[in-house]
Amino acid sequence: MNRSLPSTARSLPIALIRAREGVMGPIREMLAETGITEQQWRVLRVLAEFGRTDAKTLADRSSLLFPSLTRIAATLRDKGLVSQTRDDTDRRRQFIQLTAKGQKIIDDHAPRAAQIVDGFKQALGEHDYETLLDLLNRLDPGARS
Amino acid sequence: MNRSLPSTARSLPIALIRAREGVMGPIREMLAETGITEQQWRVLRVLAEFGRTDAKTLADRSSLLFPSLTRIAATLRDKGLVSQTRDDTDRRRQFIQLTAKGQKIIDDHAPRAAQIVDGFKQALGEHDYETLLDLLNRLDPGARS
DNA sequence: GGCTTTTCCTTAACATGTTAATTGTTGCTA
DNA sequence: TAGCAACAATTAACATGTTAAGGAAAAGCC
Repeated sequence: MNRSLPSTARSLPIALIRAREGVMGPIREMLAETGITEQQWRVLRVLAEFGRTDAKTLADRSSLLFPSLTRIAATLRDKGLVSQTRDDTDRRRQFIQLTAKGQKIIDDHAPRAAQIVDGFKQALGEHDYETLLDLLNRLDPGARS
Repeated sequence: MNRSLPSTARSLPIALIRAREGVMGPIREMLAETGITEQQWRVLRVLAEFGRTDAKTLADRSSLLFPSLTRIAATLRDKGLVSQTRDDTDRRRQFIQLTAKGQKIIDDHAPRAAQIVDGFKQALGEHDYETLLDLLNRLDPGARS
């Protein structure tokens, strides 16, 4: 036994993991039939929201580490869901954008994804839901608001 | 652009990921010098809290999938931090417990881990911190309280 | 007992997380 | 302008997440 750490039931890191699992479960279930993963979906979503984006910014907005994005972009390209183009001004940089096929994946599944998230909003109640998002943002080092 | 999904900035799954990253960053940093990972630490912590535990319960309490636990247990055994014993009554089952060396890892680092988590509690304030934990628990499908 | 079903655990296969090393390109600067 | 620091991206290596399949032991049933 050890008294200097909180019980795992009240451990913030573990609570975050379990909450994430609770939320992602249904979404993963929905995505299973499309053959794309949760992270690939996240990349497609960001591209749908912001349009053509350079890789560095895309990784940041998708909350993915760069090496992960490299692999995911390659996978999505092989599936024909995104296209990659070099920046002619700065040939180190790369732009990534949705293809029509990628856009279709978004169009076909965005409603159900929104519905699932909405279910959580209603389960918590509008007020608590917003409170939760605010509290989570205060733990995000990247969100220095 | 797509209007049927919330902006990623207000997306619950992404907010959970970023918050987790914010909290785990400092903890990972602390663990780096010990050569054990965040998940291995979680297993050691659960063993320190509950003592000798069978593998299934351990996976559950550590919020790890069983295949992950199998690998992690093997790694920890190779490092000499835990020991594994078969249940003679039911030879399918396996018990796992801390070794003295494993206990020492906990003793040496628990104070600083507690200190890091305490930093977050103070950053949010006691009240908001407890509110956050409660809200997170309500998203956890395993916590049907 | 012989049979199936269930349970606990392991293994496999692929995708991602994480850190570090490497490559190619641009910019700076002495 | 040659040399070097800084940057974007890739690759590598190892650990974990995730799903599915496999193996061994126990439990249930006829």
